[in-house]
Amino acid sequence: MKNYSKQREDVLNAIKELKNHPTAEEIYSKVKENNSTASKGTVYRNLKNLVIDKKIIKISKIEGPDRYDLVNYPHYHAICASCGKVFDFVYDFDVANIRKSLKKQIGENIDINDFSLQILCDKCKNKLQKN
Amino acid sequence: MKNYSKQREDVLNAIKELKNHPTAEEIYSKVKENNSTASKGTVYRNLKNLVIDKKIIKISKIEGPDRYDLVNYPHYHAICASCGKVFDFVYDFDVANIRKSLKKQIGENIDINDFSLQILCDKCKNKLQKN
DNA sequence: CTTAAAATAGGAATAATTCCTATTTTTATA
DNA sequence: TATAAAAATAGGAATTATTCCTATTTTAAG
Repeated sequence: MKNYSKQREDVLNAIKELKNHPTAEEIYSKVKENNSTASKGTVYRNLKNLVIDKKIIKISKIEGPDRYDLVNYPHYHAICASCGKVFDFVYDFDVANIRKSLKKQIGENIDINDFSLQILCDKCKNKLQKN
Repeated sequence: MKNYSKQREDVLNAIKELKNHPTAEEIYSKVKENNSTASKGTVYRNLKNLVIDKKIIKISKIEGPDRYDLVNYPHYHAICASCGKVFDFVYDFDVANIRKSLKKQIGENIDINDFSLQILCDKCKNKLQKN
């Protein structure tokens, strides 16, 4: 996992071009549009490798397939639990201290890849309040 | 969404019984095992409703289908992106300030429901590095 | 009651993801 | 460099996960 293959670069570049949390399918389409030779299996394999490598994160929405986004600190995600809308935001979390606290509590030297705030956006909050 | 249907209760109970972040398929199996009438469509619909209702969270892993787990306040979750293991932890996030910052950035008075840290646990970190 | 709205069963249809094999590319090292 | 082993890929089939459809039932509202 030291040097990236041409295809892995193609996958990463496609995500950069697409900007808004694309699905694997959308990434595959963009990759083909860019005349990459990458097959579907290759796209999925490299998405997985890029997550492991902390270049991207995988975002689960309440509906539909999972999505991907670049890791771009300090840049976190607030995801609406209802509609799945993803809001990017920046905040100066004390990551080192949180990591230390986690180690104390769960006894592992875990890597923090992302903060995902689970939220309710205004639109959904209003809609749900009617129930 | 005030009162739960029998089937929605069945889905929630299945997750309680299964304990370890089951997939929708595993939940469906357990539900049938418990002689619920719930169909597959009903299970998926209610999983979605339970997430909206903050009774459960949806967990995305690097591989395999999404999983579900109970929400257990008042602590937060650190979720391994690879194996899906959920670590409970407590931390004194300045929720009011984060909320204020979010409002400034995205212009919405969002409710923060949960913090989910996306992590790689020690075990997975070691295993995945071999690839 | 009566009607409208919401939820469900059953399973087909669709979409997402993984897997397989032959081939190519990269890496290590002699 | 040559060469053997390891890793990555193409192409697409196979599998799995998820959504969707229609008729029916249940719940909520007036």
